[in-house]
Amino acid sequence: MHCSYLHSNCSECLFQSLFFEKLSPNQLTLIEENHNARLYKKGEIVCAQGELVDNFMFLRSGLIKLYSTDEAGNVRIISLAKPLDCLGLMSVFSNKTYLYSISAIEDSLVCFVPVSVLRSIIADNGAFALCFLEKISSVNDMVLQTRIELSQKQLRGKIAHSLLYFSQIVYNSQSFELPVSRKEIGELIDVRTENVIRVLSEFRNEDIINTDGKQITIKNIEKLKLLSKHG
Amino acid sequence: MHCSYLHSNCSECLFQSLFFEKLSPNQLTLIEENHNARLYKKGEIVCAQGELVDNFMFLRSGLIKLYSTDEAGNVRIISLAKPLDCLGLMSVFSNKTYLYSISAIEDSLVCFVPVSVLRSIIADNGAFALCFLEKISSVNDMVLQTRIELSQKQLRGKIAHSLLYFSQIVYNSQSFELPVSRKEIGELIDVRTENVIRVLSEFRNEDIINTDGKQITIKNIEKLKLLSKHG
DNA sequence: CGCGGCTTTGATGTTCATCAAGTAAAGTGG
DNA sequence: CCACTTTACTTGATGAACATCAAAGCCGCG
Repeated sequence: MHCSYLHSNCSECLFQSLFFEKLSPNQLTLIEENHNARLYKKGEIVCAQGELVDNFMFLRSGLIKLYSTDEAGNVRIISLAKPLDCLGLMSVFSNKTYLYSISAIEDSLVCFVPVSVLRSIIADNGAFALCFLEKISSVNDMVLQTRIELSQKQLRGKIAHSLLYFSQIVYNSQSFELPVSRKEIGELIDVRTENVIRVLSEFRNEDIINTDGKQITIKNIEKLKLLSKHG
Repeated sequence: MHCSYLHSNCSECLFQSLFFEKLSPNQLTLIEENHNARLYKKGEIVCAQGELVDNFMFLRSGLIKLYSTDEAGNVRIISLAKPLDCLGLMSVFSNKTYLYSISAIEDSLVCFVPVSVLRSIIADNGAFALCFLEKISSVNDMVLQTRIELSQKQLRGKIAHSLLYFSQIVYNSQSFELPVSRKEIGELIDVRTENVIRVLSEFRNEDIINTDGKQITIKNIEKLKLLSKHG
C-alpha cells in the first residue's frame, strides 16, 4: 500500500486530465499529500452498503461492480465501472453512508481522496466545482438512462445489450473473455441465470455469437444491435 | 408572464432558503434580474425531449411529470416533481438537450434561471456549488433508488407503492384525489392500464382502500405498506 | 476424493400483457 | 344545448414471456 507505484504523482495520473485540470498547484499538492490507493484482488469488497462514506474513489485500473443486496439476499448490479470512472455515483455528496456495495470483478487499483479534502477544494474553487458537477452528473444520467432502456427490453434484447456493452464499452473488441459469470450478467440486467444461459445458447445456434466458456466472439454484430434495439 | 406576482422578490421565495442561502447579495440580485416565471395549465408541456437546455427550472407550485417517449410512442414517467423540487434532474450540466420531456399534471408555476447565470455563480461561489451539488445529487439518488426498488416489486407491490407515494409524499393525507389517470399511474410504475385498474379493484374488494373515481381513501395503510415491501 | 458453485437443458406454472367489448365521462362542433 | 366523438374506465378471456423447479454434468479446491 505504500509502494511508490501506488503513490505515484497525481499530476501524472491520467485522471488528472479529466478532473483535476482546474486545480491550482496548491490544491493538487493537497490531493497528492492526502490521497491513497489500494489494489483489490478479484472478488474483494471495496466498500459495503451502509458503511460510512469518507472517501471519494476512482478506478485507475481493473473492473468494479456497484450492487445492492436486498433482505432476501437477491443481488442487483447497478453499474460497472471502468478505469477512470468514479465509484459510488453521487453518494459522496448526498449520503452519509453508501447506498450500494462495491467490489472488484477483476484485480483493480482504486484511488482514494478524503471527502473532506474534496469538499474544501470545491468550496474554494468554483471552476473545478463546475467541471466536477458536469462529469459526475453525466455518469448519473447514463446509469439512469441505461436502467430505463433496459426495463423496456425483453430477454433477448437485454442479453444483446449486455454483450454489446462488454464488446463496445469495456473491451472494444468483438472477441473478449467475459469478466463475469452468467449469474452476474443476470444480476446486471435483471434476468434469471437459466435464461441468460438459454439465450446465449439460442444466439450461438443462430450464429450470432460463438461461446466457449467465458470466451465470447460476436459473429453478427448488426443482428445483435437490432436485437438490442427492438426489445 | 410579467405580473408582479410572477416576478416576486427572489429573496422572499421559499426556494431561497433551500438553495440560495449561500449567495452573496450581488449574486442574489443577478438571479432576481435574470429569472423568469411562468404559469402552466394542466397538461401543458414545459419542455420537450431533445430541446436545448437553457434554463435551470424549479417548481414553485403545482405538480409536474418528467417522462420519456420511445419510437413506438410508449410513455414512461421517470419521476414527479413537487413544489420546491428542481426539474430535469441534472441534465442542466451534463447535456445540451433534454433527455426527458416535462409537462404539468396540475396547474403549475415554474421558475426559470438561465443556465449561464447559474454556471457563472457556481464558478464564483464554491460554497454555493457544494450546497447545490448536495441537494441536486440527492434527488438523483432518490430517482435511481426508486426505480431499482420498483423493478423488484410485482403488480400489487407496485400499485401499493404508488398509492403510498401519493398519500405520504405528495398529499400527506390518507384521503386524496389522484392527480393522474389510471393510465399515467401505469406509466409511472411500468404496468398496463388494465392491470392498474384490476389491482385497484382488488384492493377495494379487500378493504384496503376505497375508490370513487379519482378520490382515493386508504383504509388499511399497514397492509399497503406490507404489500409495497413484500414485492 | 468429495463438496460446493457454476453451467446447462427440460418441464411446469405464474404473472402479466394483450385482445376484446362494453360503460361512463368529458370534450367538440353545429 | 344536444348529438357526436373521443378519452377514460372497467371486466373477462387468452396467450406469451419468463420465473421456478428439477436433474445432471462440469470444474476448481480444500
